Amino acid sequence: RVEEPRWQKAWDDNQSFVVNTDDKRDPYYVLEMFPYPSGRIHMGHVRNYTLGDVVARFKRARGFNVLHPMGWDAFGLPAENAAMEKKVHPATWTYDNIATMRQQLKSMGLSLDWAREIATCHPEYYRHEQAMFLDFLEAGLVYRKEASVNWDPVDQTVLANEQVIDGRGWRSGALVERKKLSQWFFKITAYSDDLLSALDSLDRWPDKVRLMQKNWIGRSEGLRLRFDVAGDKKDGIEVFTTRPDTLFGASFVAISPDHPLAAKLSGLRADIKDFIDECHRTGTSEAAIETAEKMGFDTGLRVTHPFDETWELPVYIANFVLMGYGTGAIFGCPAHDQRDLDFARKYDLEVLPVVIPEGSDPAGFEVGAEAYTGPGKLANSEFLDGMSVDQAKAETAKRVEAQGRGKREVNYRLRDWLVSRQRPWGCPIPMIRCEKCGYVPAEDLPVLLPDELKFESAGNPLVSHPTWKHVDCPQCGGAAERETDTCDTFVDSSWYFARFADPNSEAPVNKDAAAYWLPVDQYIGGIEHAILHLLYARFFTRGLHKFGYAKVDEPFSSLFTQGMVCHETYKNAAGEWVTPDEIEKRDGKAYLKGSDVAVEIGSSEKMSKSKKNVIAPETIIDVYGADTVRWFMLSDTPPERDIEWTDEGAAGCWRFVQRLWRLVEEAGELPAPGTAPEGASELPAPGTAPEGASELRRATHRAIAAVTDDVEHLRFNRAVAQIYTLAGMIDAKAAPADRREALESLVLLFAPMMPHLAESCWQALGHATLVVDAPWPKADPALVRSDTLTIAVQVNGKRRGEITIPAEASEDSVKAAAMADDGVLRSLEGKAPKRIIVVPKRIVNIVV
RNA sequence: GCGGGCGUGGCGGAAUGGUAGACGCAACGGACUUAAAAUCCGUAGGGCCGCAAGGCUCGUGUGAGUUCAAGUCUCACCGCCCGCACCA
Repeated sequence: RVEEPRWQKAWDDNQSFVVNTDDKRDPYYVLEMFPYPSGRIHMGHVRNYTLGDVVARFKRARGFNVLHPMGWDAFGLPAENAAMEKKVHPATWTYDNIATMRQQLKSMGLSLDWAREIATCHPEYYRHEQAMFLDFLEAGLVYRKEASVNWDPVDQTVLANEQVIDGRGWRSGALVERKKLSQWFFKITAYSDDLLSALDSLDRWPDKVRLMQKNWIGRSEGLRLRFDVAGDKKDGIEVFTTRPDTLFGASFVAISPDHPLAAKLSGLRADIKDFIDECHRTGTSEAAIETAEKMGFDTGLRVTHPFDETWELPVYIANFVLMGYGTGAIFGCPAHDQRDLDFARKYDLEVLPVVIPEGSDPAGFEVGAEAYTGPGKLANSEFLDGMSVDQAKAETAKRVEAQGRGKREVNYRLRDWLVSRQRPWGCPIPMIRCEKCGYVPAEDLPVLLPDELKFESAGNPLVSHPTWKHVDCPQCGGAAERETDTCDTFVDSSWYFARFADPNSEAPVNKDAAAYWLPVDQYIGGIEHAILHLLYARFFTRGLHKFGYAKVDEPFSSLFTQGMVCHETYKNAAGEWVTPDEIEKRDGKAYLKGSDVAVEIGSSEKMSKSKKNVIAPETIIDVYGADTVRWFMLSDTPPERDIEWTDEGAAGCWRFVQRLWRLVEEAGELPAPGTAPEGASELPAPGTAPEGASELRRATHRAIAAVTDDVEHLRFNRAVAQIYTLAGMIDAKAAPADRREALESLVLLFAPMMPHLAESCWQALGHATLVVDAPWPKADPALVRSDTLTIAVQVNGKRRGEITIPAEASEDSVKAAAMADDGVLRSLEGKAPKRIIVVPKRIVNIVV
């Protein structure tokens, strides 16, 4: 039987995973995204940390000095909720959770250097974050600006987007309002171009993540231009457009409800104020704004067309125009933009096509329900007529610039990073507000969170705390107040990978240790972080570089994004979710345990409390052991795809663990460890003639080659299949020396995946050392090659036969063999081939 | 709404443009057993022909296209999933 705690202790005693910078081996840094200490680990963690652990153990076996640390992303909203419910300090709840989860992670047998453990809520971590905030401030990368928040008028608190449910506060049920607050921002847009262009260098990131980041940064070239207010040439509305070519198709101008002009108008007219209030009833999230029904309000204001003073366009306030992008105002060309077209149809505005697709008649071309966004020739556009879209863009821009009415501009969708959070359980922003001096950096770092946080009254406890915020101004010494906003938790996770290089450093980041370890060689985590966390970490690393802490700009040289862990869902007759524990299955149907009450089996979905389809890892580890759970996470499903947890699959993995153990236990009489296998002159014997080598030896070396390649590329499901195949080939009839080689190789190959079982097997095979210290096996190329090949022969692309040929057969001999095959002759029916295509070592296709 | 992804047997999946279904799960048949479990051996995409060996044919969400050859490339469509800046 596999004794997991025993081996975990052996690794501990051996200090197997403790690493230092003074090591002759090459460094390799494996990191999985650190967990939020929510209470217990979930299957998503198990998958993430299993994947990372395989990489770490594999690289270690291949001779690298592997850094594999663990920590806790410990600030955040759930601790505040727990504090409110359970009347405890968020810190108490958080540290309790960390203790539980640390034990759970240890039970998985992860090859972690626990000496480097960090928690972002610990003052020893966040004091450095505060110091870096001041670094960013000094570098001019921090500033204050007004921004909208979701405001709960009953609870008197700011709500996170996820706390807004159907436009109402989750706790109070009150209709949420949008409210403006002055808040702290990081100037990430200073790096827009750099963050975008450096994506090209991240060639070991998934293409989809790079594409998502590219679209998120959203570089677009366009024109900023001013529309004059009719009858008032001094006043104008600036719009940004990427389609200046369509200017003659304009039929309205629309401004955001948050536009300064909208604010001015709302002060003058009650109906406009009502409309803007209406717009503000949707949440602040982009999804909420964009999916809301398009609404517009004609302000009565008119602007004149830049190229025709007699042409007046109405000015609308429209709920789909975002203040955060461009100038917060657009001109609408309904014929060539779908959203403008929907708007024009709703408010009965003109739709004039100005770009005519090639081959269409300008007079007869009409836009119906769909806007035309393709290429074509300009029409109905005076001096632009007949031009291509690109020519017309350039010409319009030239004339607008000549008029002094605007200029060409590159715009980014990326907005500056709002880091202020009106919450007590976060890293305090180290600023002090003085009536006389304005905002002044705190000098007494760390700015500690108070030991007491009371959640009884509405609003932020840091604001209502009796003493915490009252301090003297560091500059003038007068009475002043601390900033009560804390940092977005994304700030905490934007530099933790650098802290791991030396978690006890007096500086935020030990630059020597960072130079040795950074960048992270392999970063692994959920696809849900593909944009924000990774982008913020990339930005922060540029800061670390600028302030002299790091020598790199990019934090993660290779990125892997894993899929989610899913499970079937169950619902009772009343349509309520039912947990997997409450049901049993008979003949593929589900019933409430011990009854005939049928339960509906629903689709497989991401494990979540709300759908009650969560399987607790600790119970599975109790029943089957950590190795079984790890094996399940690696088997079958490619790691980047969603995996479905099934009881049958888990039981199957457990049986395989047993089978491997039996295979070793019942191996019978084997030569002593280190004896050369038969057919090999010595151990190893690379490249020597494999004459007489057994099928088992060949299979062993093929498996070593394949698993090595698969693990190197994180194709764990394929590596698992290779291990099954090799295990299936080991039988008692093989020569004892070959069997020893096969068994030892097998154990070494699955050791990164099932480390406890591997140690037990290694010991049973007569080794006194730990498998964790054994080097990775080497495949003998001579044994991986095969001398003969069986390839298919097609006639007109259909498989009609197969031939067995020497691996190095000449093209002519392959052709001859193909033409002699019975099945081929039958289907040729005597016809002469027109062409014979021979793809060496692959296939022959005879075309008749 | 915008952005990204996925779709192959009963199920998870494999397949540098080159024998579709490796490997596993479930299933079925056999061995072992008083019996069951466990274990071991074997079978298996659908249809048709054949006693059999084997052969024919259809088949990777749908429809078109490129190619000697398409699960793989191109276009259009359908379905499902994820992200959207205050969840982490």
